[in-house]
Amino acid sequence: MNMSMDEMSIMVYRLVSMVPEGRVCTYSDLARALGKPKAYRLVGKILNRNPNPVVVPCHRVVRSDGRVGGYMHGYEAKRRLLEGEGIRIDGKGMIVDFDSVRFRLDKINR
DNA sequence: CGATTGACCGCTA
DNA sequence: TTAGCGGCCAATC
Repeated sequence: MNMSMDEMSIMVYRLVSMVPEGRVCTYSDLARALGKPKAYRLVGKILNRNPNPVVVPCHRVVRSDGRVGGYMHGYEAKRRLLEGEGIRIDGKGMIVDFDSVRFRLDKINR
């Protein structure tokens, strides 16, 4: 299935806004949820255009290796936001207890 | 048209 | 255990 950025964007924003406070999901998870498991780089590109920061918590999207990853307003901002939600991050940018704070999108339908 | 580009991923050495 | 590299997708140059 061919999808435009606009279509993908809608879905990505929808999915991201379902991630609860204090939890995270990965770029790869989002790509999978789109039905395009290998489009994880596009997901980053979409989030970079930052939709509506208030409604869409882009900072809760992290890398699949457990590191924090990039952010439009810089790594520091992202780290503070996550820590403010109770997520702990070590000196190497690794999320502590990554597996337990990870929110599984595949548990959602629609 | 072909080449390059992103808030990345996973496999090799 | 960490570093490097090729690859994937749609847009943009």
